[in-house]
Amino acid sequence: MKVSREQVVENRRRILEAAGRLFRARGFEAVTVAEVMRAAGLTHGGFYGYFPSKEALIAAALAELVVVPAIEPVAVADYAGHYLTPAHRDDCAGGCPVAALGAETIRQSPEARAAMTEGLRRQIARLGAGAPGTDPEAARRAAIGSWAAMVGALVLARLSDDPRLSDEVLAETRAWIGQRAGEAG
Amino acid sequence: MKVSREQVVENRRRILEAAGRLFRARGFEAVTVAEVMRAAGLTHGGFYGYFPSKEALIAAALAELVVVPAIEPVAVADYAGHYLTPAHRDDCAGGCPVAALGAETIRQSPEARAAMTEGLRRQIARLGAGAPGTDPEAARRAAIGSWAAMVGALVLARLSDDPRLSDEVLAETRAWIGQRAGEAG
DNA sequence: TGTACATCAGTGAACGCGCGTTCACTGATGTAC
DNA sequence: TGTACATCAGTGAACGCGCGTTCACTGATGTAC
Repeated sequence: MKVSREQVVENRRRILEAAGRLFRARGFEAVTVAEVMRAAGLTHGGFYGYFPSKEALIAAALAELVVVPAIEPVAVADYAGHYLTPAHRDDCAGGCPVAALGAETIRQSPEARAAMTEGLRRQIARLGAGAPGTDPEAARRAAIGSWAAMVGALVLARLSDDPRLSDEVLAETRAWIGQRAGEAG
Repeated sequence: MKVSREQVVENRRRILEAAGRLFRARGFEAVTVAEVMRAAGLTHGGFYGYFPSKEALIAAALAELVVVPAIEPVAVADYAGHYLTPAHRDDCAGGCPVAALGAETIRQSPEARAAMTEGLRRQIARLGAGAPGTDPEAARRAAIGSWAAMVGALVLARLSDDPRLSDEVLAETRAWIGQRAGEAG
């Protein structure tokens, strides 16, 4: 049955939110269109009224995940203090889309890669602006290097089947980034 | 038809090699068993004489990829100088299995995760031993932090659809790691 | 404001396809004499 | 060393299954009067 225009807007939002969580938790390929629609409270047939294909859903979900976060400047050490935590490591579904889906996105559509690239630009700008007073070139270098270290450390920490090693990777990378930030500031 | 015992050993090697390259290039799920067998010069039916399932092939291929590399100590800056290059970025199929498959392996079998964890341990030990004379604790921290930065930077560089940004991520992360290594040494 | 009806979002059965896996068969290998 | 035969690695057709996608239908929405 037809539903109200507001309901359509709300349904689209719920589909994208469900897709964003499911993709981060299980990857693009393992999640089915029917599963996303079920998680959004709908049946699979209605999907193609919202998106022309699963590929388009992936691109839209990534764009949503990458664009939503705030753009206010953050100090690298502060950001790493939140990013490199066991809580974030254990929350794939609600966590950083780059750590969860970055490697897979390389093989997705141009639109999906474009969304990720836009997110990368914003993140570098954001972290670079978090070190005011520093040489801009050095700030940008620190933003890139520490962002790479954060993404890599989260992947390595999630990978490890040894909780001690996993915690160590988080803590030591946090400390390593902190040392560098301390020198620069 | 039956083949010689030496041919069986050789075939197993070729299956694992083909799987290693295909998985790194396209991910675990997108690669089919038939494709791996074709790349190894065989037909798909013979696969189950070598491995009980695709899942087992994934674990065996990862173990092979992770165990093969040498264990000689390397200086972090030297290693990063080879790792963070456009050539490595452009060669997914022959490149680092952690950057290509790390995020996906989190959702694979315990055996696959164990292989990756073993690889992580070796890599930390290897890079930590590459800074002799340093405080061992600081050397280990630098090994973990810079390995995380390398893996993260390769993922980010591959992700970017803008070649200039991609090159910048590689060069700046290399420089950032190099600075830190310079201080320590 | 009420009423009649055209619109169209959502449903669920059905489609074609490709996947992982199985299996009866083939014929070269390698062993027993 | 030669020969007869049992073994078993490899083949390719076939299987069941679940996926992305389509479509005829339903009934609430929202518009025209």
